[in-house]
Amino acid sequence: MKSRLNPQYEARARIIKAMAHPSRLFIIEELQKQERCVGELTEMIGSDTSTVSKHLSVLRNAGLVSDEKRANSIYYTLRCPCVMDFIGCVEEVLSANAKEHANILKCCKK
Amino acid sequence: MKSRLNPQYEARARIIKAMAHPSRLFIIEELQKQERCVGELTEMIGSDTSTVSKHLSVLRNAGLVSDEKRANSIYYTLRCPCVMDFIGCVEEVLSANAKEHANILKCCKK
DNA sequence: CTTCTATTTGGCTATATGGCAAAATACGAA
DNA sequence: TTCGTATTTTGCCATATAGCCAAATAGAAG
Repeated sequence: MKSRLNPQYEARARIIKAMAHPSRLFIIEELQKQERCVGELTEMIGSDTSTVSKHLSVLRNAGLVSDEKRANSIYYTLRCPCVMDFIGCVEEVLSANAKEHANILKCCKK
Repeated sequence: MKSRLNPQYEARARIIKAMAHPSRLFIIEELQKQERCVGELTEMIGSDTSTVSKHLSVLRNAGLVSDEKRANSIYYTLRCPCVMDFIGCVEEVLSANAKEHANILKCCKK
């Protein structure tokens, strides 16, 4: 990490890094629809509760979600719904990749 | 990584992960303005050539940039400029965090 | 062919991350 | 207080990543 870049890039990278995991992307997408507690998310994702709890703390530390305790569960909410805008672009990259891959295959078949 | 999530989430996470590094964010931003070769980017970032080269290969493998050899340099281009849209939202998260942090400080001073 | 330049690759170390299981904590209810 | 449920924290291990240096490669230029 030795570079003379503006520290702003590190701040941005921290946020993006917090999103860079399949389960956390799922959580973000789910919380955009409605708030959820750890147990519900764990159930949907299908991995250990402690693992999901860690993912949530990563998202919380990045400021991407906020939590509120009600009854005996903690409900998580997406703080900046704009993060969902990412997905459209990511899908665009993925389909561009898929198209290119198809072209390479077609080319090699000849 | 043991979960029963749709593999689509992994594909998306791979793309986002490729962006989750300060130097790579800088490269993306710079390439959005104009194409650049490894030497130029290395100069701007201020780290080892091999390190920058590796960052570029991460971006290339993710399909975020493409490269073209001309003269005796390899020029990199941003493939999907929409990735720059991320930054606006990331900044929004950062300023929300800063605001919250300021509130906490104010609250504790009392 | 040889040299020079630009870039990539391999080897190495240090550090960070994900996942699971067990222990710890928080707190409402009995 | 004690019990039970929901969540977080901690310890451990395996794997992945960043960084630097040195060596390898690809071409252009001589």
